[in-house]
Amino acid sequence: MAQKPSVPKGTRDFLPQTMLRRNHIFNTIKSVFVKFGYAPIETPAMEKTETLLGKYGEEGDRLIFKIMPRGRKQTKLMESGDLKMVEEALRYDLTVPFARFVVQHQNDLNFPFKRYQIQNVWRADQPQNGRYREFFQCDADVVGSDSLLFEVEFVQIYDEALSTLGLDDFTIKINNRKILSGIAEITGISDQLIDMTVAIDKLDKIGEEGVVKELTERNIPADAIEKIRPLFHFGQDNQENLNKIQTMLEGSEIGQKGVEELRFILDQIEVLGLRQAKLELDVTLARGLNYYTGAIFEVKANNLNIGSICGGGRYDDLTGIFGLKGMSGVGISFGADRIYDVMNELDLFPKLSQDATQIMFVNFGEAEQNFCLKKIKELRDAGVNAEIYPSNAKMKKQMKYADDKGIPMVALIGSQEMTDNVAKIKYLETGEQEDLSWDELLKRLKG
RNA sequence: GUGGUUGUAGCUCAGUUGGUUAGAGCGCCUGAUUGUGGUUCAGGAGGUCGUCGGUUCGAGACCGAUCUUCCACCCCA
Repeated sequence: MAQKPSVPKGTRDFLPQTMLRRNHIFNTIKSVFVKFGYAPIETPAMEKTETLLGKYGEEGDRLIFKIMPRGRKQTKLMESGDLKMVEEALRYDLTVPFARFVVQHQNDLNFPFKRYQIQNVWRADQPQNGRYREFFQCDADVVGSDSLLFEVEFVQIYDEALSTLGLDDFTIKINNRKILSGIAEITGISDQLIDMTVAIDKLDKIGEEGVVKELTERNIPADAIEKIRPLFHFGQDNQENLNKIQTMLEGSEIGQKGVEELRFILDQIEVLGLRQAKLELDVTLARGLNYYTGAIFEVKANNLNIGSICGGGRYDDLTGIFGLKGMSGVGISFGADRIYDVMNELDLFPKLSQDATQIMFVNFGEAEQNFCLKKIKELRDAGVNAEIYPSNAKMKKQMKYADDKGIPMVALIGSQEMTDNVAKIKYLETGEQEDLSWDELLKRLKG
């Protein structure tokens, strides 16, 4: 017990039962991505440090897993403590590696380029519930188009993927970075945009007075805070809120642009409709990543104490950092691990056994075994998942193995059945048994 | 990175102010049932109490360190 091995903190092993469910999530999200025209790519687990550093803000840099160099470089690093000696790091998300990918392969890509990517990422964070140091992201991004149709498309993708998974109470929050810039502009604190957004983003958590306090602590002038204050009293009606913010942002060109963009997205979605998602304009939604420039998305499962399950937004300058200007991009990310936790909590997983064994043959001894192996080969050639119990153990033990593994059908082929050339089939769920011809059995398994 | 919290059988947890051989339920194994699982009954196995060190005649319990879990901050999927 004490000597038991374990995995590093914030990482996990996944047992078959869990993998079945995880793959269900991945497959569902993937099929929605494909439906909307996204193509798969993968990038390496590690990137050059210079590719990642400086893209996620100061806090982000701290959370990037750096890879210890080898040999002489390692010695030098230990002696000098100079982090510049670290040449490689594990990817922190899929967006920045994608930006690098686009710049690197720009001549091979057909723009607008729509890609999806489902891979794990690592963060040197303090683990908590729903927060891991290794987790999967399912990203879809499009680069090379500033069309707002993609923002609309991503709202639809969120809705379709999460609805298909069985979630029925979740909110897609949407805002626009330009609105935040506009607010900062008309309140005269453009140079404190980040301080302002970080503070007002916490409205849900710490309430109006908490935000005011934090704004004050961040040296936002009192008159500016008073101008911001009406934002804290927005209601439920998206159109009404949009009108309010439009009035408030009169005189700010960038702010009006943000309103215009949001209005387009909201109007389109209004026409197209959503399955289960609620779309909510939240002018206090900020998100930490400093590369967003337009729309910002965040998805929350309602009534659950777990962080956001999806994020996303538009970034005009991301590839610019790697030397390719004028490439607007917009993308979203599904947090598969948190979606798993949410579905687990709400008991939303369907019975998942279609990937598993469909039929198990009981082993009655050598002669029967040899006969069954031939039959199993035929079934497998026809695409049926089949297996045989590996030894002539007691029936009870063999049946229990099938039962525990959730195998729906058991074939009992003894000398009598071999003589009669029939398959005696037991259905474990009902306990019923019947004799089938081998052709009938195959039909049943394929149907 | 800061502050707090948790760790006893495969799992969920009891374990009184430190005192002999550390318990329960579920699960697991065996048998009743040598061609029938999920029900029932009977029996059985399994723990150096996260790890290392300290205090004590004596530590699962107290102290320290460390790892882990969860929580708040920070940040985020």
